[in-house]
Amino acid sequence: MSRETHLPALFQLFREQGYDGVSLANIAKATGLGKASLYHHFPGGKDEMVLATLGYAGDWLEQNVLQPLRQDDGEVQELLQGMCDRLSQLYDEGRQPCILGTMTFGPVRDDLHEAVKQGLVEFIEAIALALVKAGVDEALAKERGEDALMAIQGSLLIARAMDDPKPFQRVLKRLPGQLCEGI
Amino acid sequence: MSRETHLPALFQLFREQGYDGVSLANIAKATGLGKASLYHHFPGGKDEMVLATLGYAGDWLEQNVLQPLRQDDGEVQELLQGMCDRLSQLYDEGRQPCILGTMTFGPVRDDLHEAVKQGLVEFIEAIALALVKAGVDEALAKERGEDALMAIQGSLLIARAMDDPKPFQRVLKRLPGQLCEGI
DNA sequence: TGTTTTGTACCGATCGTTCGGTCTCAGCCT
DNA sequence: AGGCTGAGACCGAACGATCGGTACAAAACA
Repeated sequence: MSRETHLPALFQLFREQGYDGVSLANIAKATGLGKASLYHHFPGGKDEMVLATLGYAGDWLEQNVLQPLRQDDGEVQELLQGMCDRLSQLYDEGRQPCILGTMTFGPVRDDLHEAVKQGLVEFIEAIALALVKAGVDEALAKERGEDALMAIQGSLLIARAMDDPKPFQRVLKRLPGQLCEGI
Repeated sequence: MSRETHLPALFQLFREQGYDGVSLANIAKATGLGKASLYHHFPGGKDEMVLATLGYAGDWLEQNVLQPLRQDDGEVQELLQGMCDRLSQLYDEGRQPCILGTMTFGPVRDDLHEAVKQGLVEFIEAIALALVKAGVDEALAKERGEDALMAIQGSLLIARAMDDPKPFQRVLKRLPGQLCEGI
């Protein structure tokens, strides 16, 4: 069992409960490993676990959401629709939180904060790039990328607080059209 | 010194660091009280402290944001602009988080969760009411109220993650017009 | 065999909480 | 006036539990 084996379990824990909310005892139970085994796979301790988890999530996002978005051979609106479909899958139609959002409210640790920030920036830039390719002005494209992430994170937060995934679904449905407004 | 005296300090702590992130030692230092004294003012312990803090924040919101929004004698757009001005003050132009957002990512405790949910619902309904009074269809008004809170919370989250309050300021600037679209 | 992986027992620190008690001060009796 | 009393605000010290982390040897695998 390599360390990658257990990253999905860590991902589920951290996205739901955040850095402070997850204890090593929780992780041990979720993975079925003892503490010593956890420290064998993650010598850096909890910090390394959460950083590896962010890396795992970032890889999934990059491969399943951002890479397809960078394709050259497609109508922008269709690319964005594909992105929304993948996001709906990632967040289980609004029933699961985003680990980047969860970690934003965690303790102030520079490396963690930087990892979250970078994940968001890459996401925003991938959207902006798609819009620029479709002829949108560069500054406006970046604004719309930010708008998209604000809408996603905001809707996930509301969905979680209200125990109702519909706000997220509504936001996701109108997102492609909203981003392409004015072509 | 009554317990209300210390609520602003608790508010600042909890909005920034959340339930798990704030320890009684932190609170003791911030208030200048000993731990035992905290239990004199809040016999229910940490739970009562955070609940009282949410009540304090809710009262501020009700008095300074929602009540003015319910005024009858004003153009809707102006009422919404006033709301945004107050919100800008509450969140220090995007440099301070919303305690409702922060608490959304805290541990799953039913009473806390319910208090956060209720705060959001009241906020949404106050906005929706203002729109209904201006002639907007009831269902659409509720959707736009939800949209407003998603935009606010999403922009605050992004602002915090990126160490940049501008996304929040941008969202707040366009919010009144956005809510009144199509009169 | 040697290496990787694991369970157990343990560490110091900190968690939220409680105990026992001090200090101050207004109200009341004499 | 002087002394007593009770309530409220406050605090130091300690509680048991849990935190993240470690030492080490048995077990599993090569």
